[in-house]
Amino acid sequence: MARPKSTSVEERLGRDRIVVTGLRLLEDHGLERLSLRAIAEALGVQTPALYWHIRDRGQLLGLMAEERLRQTLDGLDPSTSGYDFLMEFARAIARDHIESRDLARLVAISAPTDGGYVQIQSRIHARLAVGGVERPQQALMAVFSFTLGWSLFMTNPAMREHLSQAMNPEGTFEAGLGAIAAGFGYHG
Amino acid sequence: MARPKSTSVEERLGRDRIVVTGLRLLEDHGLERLSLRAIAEALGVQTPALYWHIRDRGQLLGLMAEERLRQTLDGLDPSTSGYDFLMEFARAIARDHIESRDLARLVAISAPTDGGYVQIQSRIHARLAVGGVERPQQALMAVFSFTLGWSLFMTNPAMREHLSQAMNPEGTFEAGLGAIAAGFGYHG
DNA sequence: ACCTGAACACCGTTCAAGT
DNA sequence: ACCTGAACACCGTTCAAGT
Repeated sequence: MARPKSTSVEERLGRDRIVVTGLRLLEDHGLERLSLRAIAEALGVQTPALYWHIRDRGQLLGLMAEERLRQTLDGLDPSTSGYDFLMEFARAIARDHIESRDLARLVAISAPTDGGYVQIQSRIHARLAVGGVERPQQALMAVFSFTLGWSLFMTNPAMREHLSQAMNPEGTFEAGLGAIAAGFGYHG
Repeated sequence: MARPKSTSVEERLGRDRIVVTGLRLLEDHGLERLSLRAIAEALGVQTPALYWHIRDRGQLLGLMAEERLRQTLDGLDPSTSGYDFLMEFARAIARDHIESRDLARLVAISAPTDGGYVQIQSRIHARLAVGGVERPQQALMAVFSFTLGWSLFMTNPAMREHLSQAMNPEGTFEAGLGAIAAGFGYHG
C-alpha cells in the first residue's frame, strides 16, 4: 500500500515540474535565457534527463503556453458565459501577457501539443455555447488573434513607449475587442 | 572623381545586403536556422564582419521586419486611402505572412529600430489621413494586432490544420477585419 | 574604414552507460 | 524506468590584429 519511497525531499522529475520550472524561469530571466540547461540546473538534474519526459524544446514551449492558458481559464469567474465570457477571457489573456515580459512571445512561437490544446478549446467552446455565441469558432479566433497581436505590441518595449504616448492603451484595446464582438453578433 | 575600385564583382558588405540576405535565408530555411554565421557564409564573409554594420542580431531582425513592411507598403495601389487603404494594407500583410513560413514570427519577436519604424508609420498615417479615418492611431493598432495574431495562428502548422477544417479562413479574416473597421468608424 | 582569426561562453540533441 | 557522462555540431559576441 505504501508508495515507493522517494530518496529525498525532491520529487521525481516529471513533465509537470519541468513545465512549472520553465514558466518560472521565463518570468525571471526572459525567453532568450530560457534554455534546457538552465531548467535542468534549476531542477538539480543533468540536461539530458529532461529528454525522458519531453520530446524536444519545441514541445516544452507548447506545454508551457498551454499550462498558462489553462491557469488563465481557471482564474475566470465560472458563472459568465457567451460573449461576456469571451470578452473576459480576452481581457484576462491580455492582462497576463502584458504583466509578463515574454509570455506573448512564447505563445507566438510555440505550437500546440497533441492533446493539450484540443482539451482547452473544448472547455472554451462549452462556455461560449451556453451563452449562445453565433459563430463560436470564428469569434474566438478573431478575438484571440487580436489579443495576441495586441499583447505582442504592448510588451515590445520600444513599441510600447511609442504607443503609450500616442493613445490610451486600455481604451484602444476595449474598442478593438468591442468592435470584434459586435461584428460577431454581440449586442452589448 | 572615380569611385574606389572594387576588388571583385561582389560589392562591399553594407547593411542592406545583410538584410536582404537575411530575408532570403528566412524564406529558404526558416527562422530557427537563421544564424549570423549562415548569413555571413552566404555573403562570403567571416561572421564578425557583420558587426561592423549591425549592432547585434536583435537589430538585424528589426531591420528585416521593417524592410518587409516597407516592401508590402510599396506594393499597394497608391490611389487608395482611408479605410480602403487600411483594409488593403491588412490583407497584404496577412497574405505576405501566410505565404512565408516564418515572417509572422519574425515580426512577433523583433523590435522596431530607432528610425525605421517611425518613418514607415508616417507613410501609413499620411494615407489614413487623406481618407479621413477617425482615430487613425487606434484603428491602425487594432487592425495590425488582429492581422499579426491571425497570421501567427495560420502559419502554425498544427494550428492551421486544426483551424482549416473548423472554419473558412478567408471568410473569418474578412469578418474580423470588417468588424474592427466598422468599430472604428468605417461605413462600408 | 572595414574585415579576419581566434577565442569565450554558451546552445539543443544523441547515445551509450549506469542504477 | 529514469538518469548521468561525454560528445557533436552548433550558436552570438568580443577583440586584437591585419589591410
